[in-house]
Amino acid sequence: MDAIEILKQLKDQGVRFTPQRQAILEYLLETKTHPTAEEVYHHVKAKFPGVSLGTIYNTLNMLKEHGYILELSYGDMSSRFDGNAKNHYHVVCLNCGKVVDFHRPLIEMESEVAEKFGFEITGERLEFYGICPDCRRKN
Amino acid sequence: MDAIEILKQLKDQGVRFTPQRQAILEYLLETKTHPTAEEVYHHVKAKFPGVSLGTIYNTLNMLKEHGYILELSYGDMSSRFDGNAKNHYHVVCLNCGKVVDFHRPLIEMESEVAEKFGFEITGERLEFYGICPDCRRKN
DNA sequence: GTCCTTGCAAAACGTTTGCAGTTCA
DNA sequence: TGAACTGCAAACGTTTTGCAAGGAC
Repeated sequence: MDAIEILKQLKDQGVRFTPQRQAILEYLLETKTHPTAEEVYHHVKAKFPGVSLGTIYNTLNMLKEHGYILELSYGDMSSRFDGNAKNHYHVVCLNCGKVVDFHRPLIEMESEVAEKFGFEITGERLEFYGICPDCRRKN
Repeated sequence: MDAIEILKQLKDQGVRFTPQRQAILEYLLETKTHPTAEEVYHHVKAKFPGVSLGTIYNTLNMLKEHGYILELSYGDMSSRFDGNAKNHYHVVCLNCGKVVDFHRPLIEMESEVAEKFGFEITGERLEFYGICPDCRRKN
């Protein structure tokens, strides 16, 4: 699903289509990194020099609330955003902060959780924390 | 494992035993909620009226770095701390922020990840996000 | 024309830091 | 005794908010 298609879906829910939002979403979908709001800001600024950080946050929160992206927070550092919200998990290095994707058949636990707790599940997050090979070598 | 035992283990690593730390850790181990730093602060303050929020953070970070507690960050709201770092997962309400425990046999993916990526895995986090029954009722 | 969104700036918030005094070992 | 810790207050960086102007529909 591409950015324009997603924004069309959102239009039915009263969310307006703007070129800034298109640029933000396109970047999130195409990049394989897990950018911070600041990184998204700098990237979008190349196309829209007048864009503000407030708009980035506004859009990121809107997309998160509608389940199109995932926010990954780690307490001490700034949040990272993942445009590939489904079907993959993360391995996070506690030393250097690197986030590696981990592809694997989806665990079928979502429906179990939904049934057991009565939650309406919209997203999931599975992460393993540890020390990456590079950092292990250095210590 | 209780608070005193954990603090004894930490003493071997040069971490000093203080009554404030004991109170913080005891609260984290006994409570079934996932308190924020602020909540820990208010609880410990009942016993030690002079305690400061800085000490709470100091201790929480120390315990996290030694792997005794887990920090759960959610971007917009403050972090929550979990004294039961192993063998359970979370279901999080995106509307009210409630965190419910989800007990289930551990997924045997850790060794797979360790092997595939060369990571030394020290922790994990599995969460499902959605809207809890209470919030669904209200909307 | 209406209402949502933008850009800007200021404010708010959670968390960290620096320091002087205190406590643990 | 000396290093680690506490309490306090100020600083920090990320994120949110308020508001006037602009743009989508």
